[in-house]
Amino acid sequence: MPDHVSGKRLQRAGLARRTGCNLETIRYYEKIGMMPDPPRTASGYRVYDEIHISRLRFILRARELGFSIEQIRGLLDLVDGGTQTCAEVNERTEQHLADVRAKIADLRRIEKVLAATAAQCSGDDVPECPVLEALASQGQ
Amino acid sequence: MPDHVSGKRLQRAGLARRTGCNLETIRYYEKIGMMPDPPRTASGYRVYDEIHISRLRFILRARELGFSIEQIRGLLDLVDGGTQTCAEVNERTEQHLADVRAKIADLRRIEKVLAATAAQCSGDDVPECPVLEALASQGQ
DNA sequence: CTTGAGCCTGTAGTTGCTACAGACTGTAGC
DNA sequence: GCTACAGTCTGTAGCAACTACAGGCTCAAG
Repeated sequence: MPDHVSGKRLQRAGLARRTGCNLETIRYYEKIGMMPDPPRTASGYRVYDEIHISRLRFILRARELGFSIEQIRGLLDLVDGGTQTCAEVNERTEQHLADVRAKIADLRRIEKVLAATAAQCSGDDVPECPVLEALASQGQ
Repeated sequence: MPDHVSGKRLQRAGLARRTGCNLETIRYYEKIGMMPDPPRTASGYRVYDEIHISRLRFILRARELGFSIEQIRGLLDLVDGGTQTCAEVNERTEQHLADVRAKIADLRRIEKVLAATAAQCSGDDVPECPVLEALASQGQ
């Protein structure tokens, strides 16, 4: 049953292909309540439509941006409640932005240490290596 | 049995305190073969010494720098084999450095999108929010 | 009517830990 | 010597966020 038949009615594989999502992940999102339980055919097959496509895209895009499942759940609550205000969303976004910046800072610190240590490395065939020594040292 | 008694012979909690490692993590590292099986007392208690302290510190420091367990296993193989050369270690470090830099780049991209979207947000009590719209859009 | 793709379910695996339950040991106070 | 309590032991289950089966059903094409 190809996608283009019967408009926008998709099965699981169709939804996966349309969104770039892994097949099993869709079922997982359903299980944890991120995706609504879709209607089923008489034989039990899931049937998806536009609503599911955009919902899943929302989730995937938010995951891409590093929001955790719980954070996305919060955003979806705002959406679903229909009571979201710009202010609420903004607060969550700013908080997440702060998290992301903290992660970047951590990685930068790591990068610096690695780069500095690697730079001391002669790259020769000698058996002593300052990288291992740096790792072995207490760093305190 | 406090740490300072009998020199450097520690039990699990002592090793944990000395290294800042979680108690259970030590057993975990033993289980997955990152830490050697320590000798035991007659009643089965683990006994650690200097070797275990420095080994664990090595592992913890490498983890702090974002090396995965498998990567650390590789570094430890080099150490244990006694055949490591600066060149080998350097190669692995450079590879890891590249991974770290890629992660930073990803996060920077995310940061940019989040910052740009948040900036469009009025922060007012209006019900439409460009952040949610940005998430809902295909982004393609 | 058979073949094969696609769907269904439940469950187990992944990574790197962390936490618990229930039993045992070791030590200090009385 | 006895009791209390801290520390240790083991195995197992839980966390996030998926991913990958196994074994069975359904559906459409040839």
